[in-house]
Amino acid sequence: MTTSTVDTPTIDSPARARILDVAAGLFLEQGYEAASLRRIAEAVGIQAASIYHHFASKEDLLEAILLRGVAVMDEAFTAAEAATVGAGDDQADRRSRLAAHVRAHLAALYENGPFTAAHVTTFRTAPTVVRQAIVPVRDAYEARWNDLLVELAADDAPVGPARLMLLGGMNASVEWFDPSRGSLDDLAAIVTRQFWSGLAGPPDPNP
Amino acid sequence: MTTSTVDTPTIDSPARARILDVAAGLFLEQGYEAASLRRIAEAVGIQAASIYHHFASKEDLLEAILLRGVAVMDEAFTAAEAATVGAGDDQADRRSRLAAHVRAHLAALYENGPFTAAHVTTFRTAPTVVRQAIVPVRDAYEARWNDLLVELAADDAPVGPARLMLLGGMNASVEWFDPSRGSLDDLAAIVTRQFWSGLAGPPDPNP
DNA sequence: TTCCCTATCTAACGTTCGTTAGGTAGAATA
DNA sequence: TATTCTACCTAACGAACGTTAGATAGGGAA
Repeated sequence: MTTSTVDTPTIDSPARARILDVAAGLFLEQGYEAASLRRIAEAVGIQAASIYHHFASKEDLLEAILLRGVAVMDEAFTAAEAATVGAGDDQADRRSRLAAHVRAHLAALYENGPFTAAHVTTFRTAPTVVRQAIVPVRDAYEARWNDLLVELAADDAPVGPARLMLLGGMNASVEWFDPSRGSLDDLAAIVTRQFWSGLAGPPDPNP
Repeated sequence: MTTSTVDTPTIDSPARARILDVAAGLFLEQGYEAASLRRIAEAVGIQAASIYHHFASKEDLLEAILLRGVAVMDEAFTAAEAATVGAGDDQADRRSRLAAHVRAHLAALYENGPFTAAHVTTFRTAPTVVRQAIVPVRDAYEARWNDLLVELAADDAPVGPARLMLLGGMNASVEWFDPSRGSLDDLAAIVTRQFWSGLAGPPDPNP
């Protein structure tokens, strides 16, 4: 098992935390370039220049949000591991472990602020210097998923593509899933069924 | 069967076609806001103001690219339908039909210019007026997939979520798949296997 | 030849951007 | 009480943005 390498961040001042939260929401909604510091500041209720008391630059603000986003994912993964210790190795147990981690990743996307959702929508086009600072932390998270899927897969075929499809499919749900209208548990069940059994597979097992 | 509602666009002048191509590539690479008209013009080899001879505004340029992107997808879907007419209804035939359409969608993403890839990465944060103009055309494409999946699915469970996961997972591959280094056929085979049989499913059938 | 149309150019407009300098009110510290 | 620190403010800078106005060079039509 690969354990987390993401440090718990130092606690934020209330003002800094509020800027982070509002900025992550606007980055998610409009994108990094379109969400200007003046618009972020207006949504917080301060002046744009005041942001510089808490962050060195707009890129620094983005980096803090991306790091927080992957930290939220990583903590969710750890929680899912803790919830499935002692699970056996038969098909039903493997399926349950996948379900727990799918549910955890979706919870990171939709339940602990807009940080993870902002991360997955903003990372690809983030400024190079920011992206490079985030890559190692992202890779560590993906490695944990890889190790999990190696344990769960039926054969010993390479699990990398399956991981990319699974995480990509879940992350793409930010384009259409509205957590205020749909149930996260329902979404998690659908994703689990789709990735475990496929379109041709048997119907869901009984809960 | 739902047939295409996307008209073949009027042919472009060479200059206009070149602007479209370069702009789509930069929108894909950097995002709509970050790719300025001056940078697009420089890559084309003209002045920024000259773009206005071919497009009314930057938003108009984006709309043309998004429309072209969905037109490319739609034509690929039509081609996949034509290639699978007369397919039977047993499991192997259904799987083949899915494989053909998966391969077609991935080809749209990677083989006919950057329009489809720019579409799927830019649509969500596009200006509202542009997004609204594109939505009906997008919906028509998604409806064709929906009808296909209804025919292919084993049971009569709702296929909407499966469609969103499948298209979302394929589209998310633009984050990691490099068509100059990986084989499109290999990618299509992996996607098909993952979505048809799932992680727990049987190994690939022989070609 | 004259006219016009297409495709480009140069120059500039007003706006917004990220950012910096320097000031101020109030709380914490000495 | 005097000083320092925190968290904001106002004002402004230079750069970049999308966009417009108007000129020019060249090719086809009259």
